[in-house]
Amino acid sequence: MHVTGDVTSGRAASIRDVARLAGVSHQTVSRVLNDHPSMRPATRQRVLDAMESLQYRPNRAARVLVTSRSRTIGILIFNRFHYGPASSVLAIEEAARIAGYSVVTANLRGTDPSAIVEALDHLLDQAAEGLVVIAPQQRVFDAISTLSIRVPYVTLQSTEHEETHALSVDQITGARIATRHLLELGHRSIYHLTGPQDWIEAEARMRGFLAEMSDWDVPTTAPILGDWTADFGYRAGRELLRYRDFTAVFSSNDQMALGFLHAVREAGLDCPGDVSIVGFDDIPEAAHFAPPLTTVRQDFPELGRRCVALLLGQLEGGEGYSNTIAPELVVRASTAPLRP
Amino acid sequence: MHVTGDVTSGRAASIRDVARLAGVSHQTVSRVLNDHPSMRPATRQRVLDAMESLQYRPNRAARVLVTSRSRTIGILIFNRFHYGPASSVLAIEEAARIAGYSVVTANLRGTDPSAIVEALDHLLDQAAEGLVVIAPQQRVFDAISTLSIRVPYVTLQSTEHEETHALSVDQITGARIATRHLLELGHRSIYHLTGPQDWIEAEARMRGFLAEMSDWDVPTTAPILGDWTADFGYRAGRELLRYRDFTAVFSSNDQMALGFLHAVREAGLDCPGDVSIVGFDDIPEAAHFAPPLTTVRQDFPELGRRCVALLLGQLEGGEGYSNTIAPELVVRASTAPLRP
DNA sequence: GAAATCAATGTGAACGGTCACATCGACCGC
DNA sequence: GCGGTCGATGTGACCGTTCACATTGATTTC
Repeated sequence: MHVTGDVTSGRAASIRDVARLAGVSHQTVSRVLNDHPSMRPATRQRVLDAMESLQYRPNRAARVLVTSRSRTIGILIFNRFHYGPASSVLAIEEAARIAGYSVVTANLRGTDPSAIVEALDHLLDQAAEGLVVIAPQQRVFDAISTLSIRVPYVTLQSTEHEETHALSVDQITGARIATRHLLELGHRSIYHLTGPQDWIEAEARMRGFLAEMSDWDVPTTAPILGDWTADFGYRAGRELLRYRDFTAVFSSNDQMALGFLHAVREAGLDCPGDVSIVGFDDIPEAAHFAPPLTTVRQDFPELGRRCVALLLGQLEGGEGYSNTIAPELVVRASTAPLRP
Repeated sequence: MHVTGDVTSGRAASIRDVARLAGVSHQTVSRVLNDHPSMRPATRQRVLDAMESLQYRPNRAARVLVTSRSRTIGILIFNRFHYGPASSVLAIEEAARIAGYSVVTANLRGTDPSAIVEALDHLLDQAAEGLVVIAPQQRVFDAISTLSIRVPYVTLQSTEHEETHALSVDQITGARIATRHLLELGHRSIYHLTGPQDWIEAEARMRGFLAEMSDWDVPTTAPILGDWTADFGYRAGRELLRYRDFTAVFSSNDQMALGFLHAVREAGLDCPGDVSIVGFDDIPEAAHFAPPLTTVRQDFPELGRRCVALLLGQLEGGEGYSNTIAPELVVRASTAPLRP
């Protein structure tokens, strides 16, 4: 085996090693690291050269220990497979890095209190200074407030209670837009596939649906409780299509809409001829469904960025704007006027 | 505004605060933290009580500083939107946490050297003890080996050179299975949609395709260079279907297959009647495409778990098995025997 | 019954940074 | 020409752990 580099071994070079080599005090090296204004350029250069030749890397642990600032933000996330959360996480990491923060994520195994405590513990162990919570169940927030967390946190879903922490795409408006689209096409018998029961977003989309229907004085049937998966959409479709007592469906995400489309084809029916379908999210694949899906687009990356801005606002005393982001209807081929 | 909890403020409780309250030395507290064997149960309990009442949390930075072990593994990832990488990351985090390690991820902005250095810097700043590289471009590995990284790393894609680090689903076999399936159905004019040029997986799948075709003495046309997106699959389909000089397509991922299916429908053709299609990955939605997609399943979670096992093997001197995982063909409705 | 062993605990020095303060010329104004 | 200010640098303490070693009694061993 062959090892490259110097084998001076032991620990890595420290600030004092650099100081010795550069012929200055350790404090001077520290000043270089922190861009202290009053430094003679020649000295700084000597220090930089010494760092270079020792392959010096500042020790984060030491710095964190003395400053008690970790410059780390924690993400508590429930299901990173969903398109929305995944996009947001990416944007958050990007924005955090630009602001000089690191990100550590903790996946929730479930939504029971012990899982929440475990995930939170993990983040707190990392000395996260702030939290972004992308765990869209109400009970997660209940658990968090119970634990009387010491760090500021921001959530990506607007909850009922803690308005200051919240930041989100306006789910209710999105659902209303989608529903209105179907109503304007003449549909009056509309089913709604929701997400899992206690998901905040699922709840908000359902409320938007019901509100819009009510505004148009159209009677509604009970929403179908789903689980976000294409499999569920398919099964629900098979079930519902046995009766054909509806002409349109508003699915609260694109995956379930995909499954539903599958069931429609299998029943020998046509979308949008026999049934119109609207989804939610506008995942990249939605444009290529059969037929291409009419859906509601959400700007997740922007959400992630604002999220960090808001959190850093709380952390560093700056301002933070917390308004919501407007969703947008993308009309494709899965919706058509009601056949007379 | 109302704040709960004690406002003793200042810094959080340290090991010495606990020691004082429990009437022992700080070292004894440390022993409790590290499960030292010889301790009187009564003493341990007194310490634990003191911790409880002070809401003591060990300071990770201090521990890392003195032990110079961060118990953190870094993930270098290129595109976390793809289904495969996302699943693997999740499994890695889970496995790492079980082994008592934390995970920090760095997203590659691009594949140019500066982006790689930046991401690597980020991980090294966090004192990652080991790296998992899920950046499937050859040039990323070239850059990494150039940088003479001091930490062990494992990759999820089998590269040509560094066999010890590699761990992967056997892409070549997977591609051969998919191709063989089409050949056995009687197809002889088969197009192949590949992933982006320098992606290791794309390359391996292409090699598998070519090898199988060659084994059957079937002439091949040049593979179509794609970019993994459904949009590309759609555009490629529109283009290719103008000539109809083929009866089957092997797409190197499911998204492109989805787009291709879209183009098939739009051309008024039928899948699998007029053209058979096989995908790769078996994303959860593939079962609901129109028609449900025949594809190659990869066990990503298992991959992630083994990945951590392998890395920890290098880190802690244990063993680590690095064999590959066999992929599996999932036959659905997008493939049919060649029409006579 | 004295030496040796061992379980249980304590003492002080690291680890690698930053902070508060001290020092020491050079320059400035009157 | 002398006190004051300021730029550039040095000194020593400290952050919260663990580590190496020391110190107790109590128990065992012959």
